[in-house]
Amino acid sequence: MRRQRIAEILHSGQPGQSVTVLGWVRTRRDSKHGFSFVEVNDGSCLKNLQAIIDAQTPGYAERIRAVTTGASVRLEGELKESPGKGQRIELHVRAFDVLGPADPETYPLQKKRHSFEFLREIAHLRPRTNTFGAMTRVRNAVSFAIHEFFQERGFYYVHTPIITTSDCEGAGALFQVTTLDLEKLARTVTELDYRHDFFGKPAYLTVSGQLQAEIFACAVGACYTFGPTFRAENSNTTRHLAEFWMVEPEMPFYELNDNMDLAEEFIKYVIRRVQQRCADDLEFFNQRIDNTLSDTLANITENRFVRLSYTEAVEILQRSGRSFEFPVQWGNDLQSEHERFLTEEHFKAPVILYDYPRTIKPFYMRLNDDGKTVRAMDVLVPRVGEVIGGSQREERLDVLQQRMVECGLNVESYQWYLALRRYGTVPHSGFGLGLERFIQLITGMQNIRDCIPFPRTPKHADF
RNA sequence: UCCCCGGUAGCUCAAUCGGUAGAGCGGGCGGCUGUUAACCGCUAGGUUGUAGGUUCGAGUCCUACCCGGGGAGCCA
Repeated sequence: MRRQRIAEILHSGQPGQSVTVLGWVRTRRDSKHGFSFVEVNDGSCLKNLQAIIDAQTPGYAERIRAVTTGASVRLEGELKESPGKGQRIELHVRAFDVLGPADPETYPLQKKRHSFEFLREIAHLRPRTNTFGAMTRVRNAVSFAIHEFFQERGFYYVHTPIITTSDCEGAGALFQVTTLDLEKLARTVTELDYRHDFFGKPAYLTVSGQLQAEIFACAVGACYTFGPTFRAENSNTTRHLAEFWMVEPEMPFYELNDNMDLAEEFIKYVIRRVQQRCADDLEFFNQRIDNTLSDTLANITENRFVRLSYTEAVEILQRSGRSFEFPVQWGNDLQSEHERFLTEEHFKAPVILYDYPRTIKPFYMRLNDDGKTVRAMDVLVPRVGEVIGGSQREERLDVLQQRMVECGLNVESYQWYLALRRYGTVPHSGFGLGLERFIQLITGMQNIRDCIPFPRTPKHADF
């Protein structure tokens, strides 16, 4: 008999149908002389399938005691309408096996709620919980929708390198990659000779695929990257990971407004897709994690994002009458409290800020005619903060070179990047979306470490 | 990295003024029931994060360290 997944059974299974189910036991309730209720989950959906194992079922006496929370089982039987509340149909078992028992004395997961802190310590078992099952499905749906969005629009999925030798854009601290025997060298030399390292010079894990994506955008058209990114910052917050996934579209012939349009459309598209495909999971997050979630998401998909310049934002903040811990002053980067005020109190909506002071943004952003601001844009959302950062890129060779010098970069090592402006330069734009922050937004989860299967943060790289 | 809070049973937590360790859940055993956070009874389970110190006496006070969480900075 073919195995059927529980999502399919609960959705379209009919009384009288024979099915085989393979999965993990969530709970068992016994009737001593009658039968046992066993709830099984196979990860295909949030809901469990309720199975009834009668005491007359072959092997019941010997094996039912091994049907405990966490055990893996094979259940064969017939679907019947359920007389009880809480489920449309249930499985009446004809035959069952315990594939792998789970000692209830030591199995860490209980039927009750666990703290997320505890679950992080058992990252190998937390996917078996409701929350992380839902997380896994939502993350999958988000990833798939991201590809759909760009593929439908003719963007190419480009694979940019994970290992890089360019200490690019000063976007955070880098993880170094080496095959040198550091322990041995520490005992024998005082200076490293990178000619003996694998790449013949220092190499690092990428902090962004943007510069390489620009190469392809200026060749084959709009493209996007979607891969892991690494930052060696010693950040200990609910919004930072040392290893995270980033989506970076890059579009030729796009100016900043086109870029903002795309970013807004993109966020709305992905959320709608997840709403369609993971309705149960989102409902779970709304009920158990953050009961403002449904409203937040509806607010995002149904309204236009507020757009205002950095300068206008500064004026609003200064006129707000609020006393912030950090004073608002033109030329300084906005603090978390300022962003939160704008998104959570003043507008109560996502906000796209653009035209930031040149001094607080990287070299590659296009300089405005005022000479003071650059064509940057950040998409800020309630609670999570910056979920997208992007810009129109500086396509003028001379201006770009000057900006690089200004930012203290070694112009020589960026010759390939400058060459894109030297030969057939075009206006172009792009942005980066932090996948886990986006998932935080969509699920309402408080901590980004619970939005990725195996979080990497300072002092944490287990599993 | 800085600031704040915390670390007591497998999990979540309580323990008054410094006076000799408790509950719920989970586990085991028994009972009961078309149950569904099941219910009822019994029961086992602890070097109170680590190392020092103060004290007749420390879970409680002091010092250092380790670990966890939240906030800030950096950023996506």
